[in-house]
Amino acid sequence: MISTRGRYAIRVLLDIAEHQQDGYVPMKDVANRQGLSLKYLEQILPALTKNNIVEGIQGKGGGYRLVRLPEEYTIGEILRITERDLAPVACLAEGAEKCARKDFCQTIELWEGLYDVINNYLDSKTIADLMK
Amino acid sequence: MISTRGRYAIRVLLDIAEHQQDGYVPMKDVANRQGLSLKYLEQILPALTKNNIVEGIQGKGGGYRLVRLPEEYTIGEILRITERDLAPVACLAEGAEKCARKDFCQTIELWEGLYDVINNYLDSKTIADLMK
DNA sequence: TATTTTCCTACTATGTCAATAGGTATTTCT
DNA sequence: AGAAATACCTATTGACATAGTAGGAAAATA
Repeated sequence: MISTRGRYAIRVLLDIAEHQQDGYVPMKDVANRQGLSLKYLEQILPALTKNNIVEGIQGKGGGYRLVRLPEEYTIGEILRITERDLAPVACLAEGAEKCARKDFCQTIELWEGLYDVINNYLDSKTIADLMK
Repeated sequence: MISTRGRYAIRVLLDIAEHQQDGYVPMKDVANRQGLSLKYLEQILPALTKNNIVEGIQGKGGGYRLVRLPEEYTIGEILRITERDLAPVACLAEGAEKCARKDFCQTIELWEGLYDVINNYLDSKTIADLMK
């Protein structure tokens, strides 16, 4: 299940996209508009700057802005950065130790297929798609 | 993320399907073959009997057997019974209180679409599909 | 009557989530 | 120069779910 961390990140990006024509968007404003905890958002955003999703400027008049066009961010990309893992089962998670049953497991293909379906969907949607 | 509860349920059904030609299949055997905790499986199976997925017979010589053909059980059905929820976000979960943002939420359609994609995939696969 | 099975319920260790909290570094504005 | 506003960093916490363990009761057969 997708946590608030990833969902809030998407809402933040959407909010920035819709307000950055006036310059850098301070997270305080986003938190107010979206009804979210500023302190919590401040914990999420560093992941987005480190991965070149947004640019953050400190100091008075600072804030955040997108570094690409909204249609160039897929939801999958955002969630892969902000969520711990998108894999639907533990054995497909990043950094999972190799499952001993893998070679003869009858269900692994099922889960790989599910994973594909999820990734394909999330990579087919962009921030721009959410803006209308 | 799908928990062991749902994943084990599928493996149990698969195991029963492959062994029930000899009569009722005791969970002890399934646990041994699958390398799972009998006590834990005993906690999962009542949900499957109550929902008419398997028939359970107590006493010596007892065990479980499927009440339908393997191709008549979709993975989605099993997981909907054994997992707490398949919804990818909290606001779509069964019994979730109505979200205050729902009427103007820009992301709800995204999550509903993801939910659809997941359900469609899981309902397209059956226990029989896993048996080869 | 002994044995094997399902069934029922309580308990527990561990980990993650969703924040809250307090502070530091940086930049701009007055 | 100083005040204010902002991003950035890290620690802590309460609540909850997961993944079992445990002990036994009920039912059916041999």
